[in-house]
Amino acid sequence: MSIGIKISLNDKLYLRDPQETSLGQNIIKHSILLIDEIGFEAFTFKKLAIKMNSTEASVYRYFENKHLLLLYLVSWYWEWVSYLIDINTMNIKSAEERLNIIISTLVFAHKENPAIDYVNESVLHRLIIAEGTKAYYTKLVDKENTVGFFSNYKMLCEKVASVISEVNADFPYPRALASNLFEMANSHSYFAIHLPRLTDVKVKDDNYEEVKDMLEHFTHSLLSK
Amino acid sequence: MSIGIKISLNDKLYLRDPQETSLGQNIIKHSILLIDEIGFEAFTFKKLAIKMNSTEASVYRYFENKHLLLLYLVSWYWEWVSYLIDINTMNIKSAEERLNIIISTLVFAHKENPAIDYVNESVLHRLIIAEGTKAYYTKLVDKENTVGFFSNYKMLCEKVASVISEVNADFPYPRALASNLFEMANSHSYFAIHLPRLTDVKVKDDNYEEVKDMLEHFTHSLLSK
DNA sequence: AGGGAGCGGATAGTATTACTATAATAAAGA
DNA sequence: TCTTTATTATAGTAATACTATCCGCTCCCT
Repeated sequence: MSIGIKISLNDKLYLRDPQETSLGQNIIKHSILLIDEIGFEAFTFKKLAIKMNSTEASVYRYFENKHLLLLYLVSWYWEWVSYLIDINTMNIKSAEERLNIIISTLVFAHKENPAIDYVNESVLHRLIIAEGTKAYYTKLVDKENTVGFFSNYKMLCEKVASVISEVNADFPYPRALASNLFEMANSHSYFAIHLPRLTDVKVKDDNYEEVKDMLEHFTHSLLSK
Repeated sequence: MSIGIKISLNDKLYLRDPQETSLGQNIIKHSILLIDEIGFEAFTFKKLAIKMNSTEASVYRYFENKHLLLLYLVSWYWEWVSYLIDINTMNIKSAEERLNIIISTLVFAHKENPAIDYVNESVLHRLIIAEGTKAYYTKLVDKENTVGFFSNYKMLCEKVASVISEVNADFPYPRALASNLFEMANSHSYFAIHLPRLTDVKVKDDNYEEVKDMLEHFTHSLLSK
């Protein structure tokens, strides 16, 4: 059962809104599982259709191609994180404390309570860590940016940047620090598992505590006056 | 004319060493230009062969597939940067100064003197900015890491981390800062041009000065005692 | 109750991609 | 010169990334 939150996304991301129908919800559900399982490069609409007992043509009625499906999932993810940040920081007066909560939310997103039944947020988080950047490293960025495909991410960045500026109004790079926190939360979670020599943090048994500690250290060090 | 530097790469990256033959050098040269032009997803060995007046089968004699070709280019790039850092920091005693030179080298790599005639380093730098991370965000990371495909990048990371530790031996995240400098140098150069709301720096007319300033600010702020 | 409209399923078809195989030719080395 | 090896030319296959058409099933409206 959904707890009633509504993730609103740019409606040009899809041909038919997948949140509205059970086939659409199934596409979301199984695409998350399948991309996580075999990786985005090997993922095809055909394989997805077979896995969910539907047809390729039916999937194409919802998404133009797999790149836009990925963009949809990425947008969904950041919108969800944005929602988590809102409820987790609600009524917290101290900007410092809110920033710490933001960092924890980024790193521990996969441990939050599921919000929507057809989305496995924990798997989605792992997928975003491994495939997320492919959504904007493409020859189509500029066109897609114009249409507003990255607005969720940019708005979240802005939201965090404003908290950063609240902590230290003189810090000259609030947006860059914000986007860097998102990137580092994901990349160092990935490095710790797959390329440990590129980082100093360790992740074992799904324990990302050290990633959080590092991001807090970086942030406080950068924002201390 | 080559100035005689030798870029040595893991020999499992290729089937036949492209540096040894003129066909191989042509593959490197034109693949850089073509990937930069149409993007890695649209890039195929067929298109490359047509562009360089050869055949698909000939390209396949040098590289197993386009993913390994990308890995080759990425390794080449980081090895080249590593070489640039070595000569640029040679005989500089102050670790602080060496770290600044490293940052400048990362950001301004495309402005360095060409080292090898069949590699357009300036285009390669742009390619790495836009496509570089795709080399390690793949389902094959663990296997490829075992074979040593990322050792160039990891060694460079270690080299920079040791300078960081020299500047401040108490800083607990030297490797993470090092890899983050590489990532930020590239990602914020990309953001400044394509997704400016994700950063605070501006890049115009090929002037990346502000990226450098930001990285220096971050680094000094993090390493000050 | 009848008639659309629209959804999803089934099937077919096309151009391109990602290769592998093989024979013929050109170049390079002994 | 003979032999090896590299490169080209050509062909072929399975999978990918789609597009198109038709058909049956639910609704929803009247």
